[in-house]
Amino acid sequence: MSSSPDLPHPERSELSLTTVLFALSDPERLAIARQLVDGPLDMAECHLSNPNVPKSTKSHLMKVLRTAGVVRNEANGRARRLSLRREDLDARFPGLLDAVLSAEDGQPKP
Amino acid sequence: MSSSPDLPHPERSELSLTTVLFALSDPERLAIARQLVDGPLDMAECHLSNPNVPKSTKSHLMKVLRTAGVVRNEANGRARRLSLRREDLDARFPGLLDAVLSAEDGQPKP
DNA sequence: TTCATGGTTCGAATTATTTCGAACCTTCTG
DNA sequence: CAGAAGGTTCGAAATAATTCGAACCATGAA
Repeated sequence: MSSSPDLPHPERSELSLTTVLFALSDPERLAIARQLVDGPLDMAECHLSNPNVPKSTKSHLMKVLRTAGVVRNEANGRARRLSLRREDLDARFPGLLDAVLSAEDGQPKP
Repeated sequence: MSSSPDLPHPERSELSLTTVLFALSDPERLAIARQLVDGPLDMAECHLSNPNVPKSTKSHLMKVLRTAGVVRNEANGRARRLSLRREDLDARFPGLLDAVLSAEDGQPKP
């Protein structure tokens, strides 16, 4: 039986624009979202720009994305399957995700 | 002669996506940006949801928007003329501003 | 069944952001 | 010129976000 922690996700109707923008306003989190555009990834396949950051920090970054509704995080064996909530985001904020993911970053935040 | 403080603005090429997203991730700042969508406004015409916030706080909100490159702030007599940097933002991050400004907010951040 | 893997969560410490009053600076008006 | 209007800036205080280690928890393999 599969019963790794079942993490809370906001429903589509609960998504908040400013919260989503905030989640994507961090370079590391934005980079994570971008790694998911081509399909779900297990957390271990999702790489941070700095490979030395501890797993608790990585987990926290994921939490911000998840609680904002940008990403879904479901148990997958002993791993975690991450996926972009594209349908929900597109429905709620049309064009936003495409604009963000296709934009060139420019100078990242210091 | 006109010489109110000439505030620094980032150039188009210096705009950073994450910085712009951060600037717009606050409900008050987002609301300001939205008031500018139909054209420039003097700062005094730009209203905050809470009318009791001191002018130094309002000034700070404007600074975040300005230094992110979302808004231009130029002297206009003894007032300040605020305008959306739509051309620059559209050039740099196509579709982003439209998506953000036309989106429905949903639950604002607590 | 025991152990390693791949995670989450908690709490404390650090760091970043926000808020506000006070001081200041121009410009406009009388 | 004096004063008010409309703002910016500077600190300091309060609040929020990030970072990280330690403890923990399931799952899959041996």
